[in-house]
Amino acid sequence: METRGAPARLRGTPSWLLNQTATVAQRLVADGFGAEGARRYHYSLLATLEEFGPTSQAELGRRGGVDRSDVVATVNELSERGFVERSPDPGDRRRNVVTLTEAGTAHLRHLDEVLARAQEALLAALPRKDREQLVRLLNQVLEHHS
Amino acid sequence: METRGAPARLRGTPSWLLNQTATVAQRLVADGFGAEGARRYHYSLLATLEEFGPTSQAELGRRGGVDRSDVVATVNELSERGFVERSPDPGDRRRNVVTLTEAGTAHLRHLDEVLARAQEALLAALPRKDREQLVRLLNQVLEHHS
DNA sequence: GGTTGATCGTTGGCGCGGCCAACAAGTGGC
DNA sequence: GCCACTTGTTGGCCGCGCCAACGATCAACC
Repeated sequence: METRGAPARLRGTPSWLLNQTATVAQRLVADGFGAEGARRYHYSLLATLEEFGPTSQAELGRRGGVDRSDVVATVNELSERGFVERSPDPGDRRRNVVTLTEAGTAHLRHLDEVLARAQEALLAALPRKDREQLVRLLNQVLEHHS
Repeated sequence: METRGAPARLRGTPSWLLNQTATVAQRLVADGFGAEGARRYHYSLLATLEEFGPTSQAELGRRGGVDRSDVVATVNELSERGFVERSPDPGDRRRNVVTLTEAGTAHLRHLDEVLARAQEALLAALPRKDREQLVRLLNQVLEHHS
């Protein structure tokens, strides 16, 4: 990037700072995930599946903050690689139940490690106390907008 | 968005939190700017121009963190609306010198207000002290990656 | 029991943002 | 004069966050 001298007006603007740091974070994570042939949506769905068990696609989207239409594409990709199984819900024929396979669980474990390393790299400059502060503040802002 | 119950794994991950809050911020800013027919790149360039005076496109891109090719498009849009003037640099015939017009300055002032309101809305949940903390932490992370 | 309104999966599309490759024109150092 | 580099421009790619529309299905109500 080599931002030679960013305008002071931007450096002091919270939304700008958020976008910049989020971009850095995204690049770190995307690089790690990319090496495993994954994207952020993949992780989001897999993690949601492990935490809540078999879930319909709509519900899956609501919890990871992913649009219904994007869930379709992501489930396609994940099921093609055997990380996930899509089967019709016998109790509600509109729905598909998405289930995490063993391979998917293993893949998720792998992505967890990759993600952890990315966090480490991202926050390397901050002592533990400051990291917790940052997480706290972000959660607070986020909670207020929902 | 209505994120019913986001997975704990995500809610504790700094990069995820950053992306979510940045998304909220982006939406707030984009809504405000959109009402003025502007995008973030517009503000970035205008602000840079006011702070550093007439600048070549390449330099302009380096300071706002905008790609050369995107600078071209943005300068096109800004010059069509009379906010900016693009003229060849007599001292270096490869370069264009981009200059902020009076209309551009006025537009920038306007966008400044819009942006300020967006920051206010974004951080409404945080007391002043926490806002400063947040800005400090983000700057620290950002500085480490450059 | 049939009608109505909502939900679900799917397809297709849009715009922004961050990139990258290639090219012609021009510059500066050696 | 040659070479490496910079600059502006064009064109393209992908991820992400959206939105509209459609057929199928479900649930509630009368």
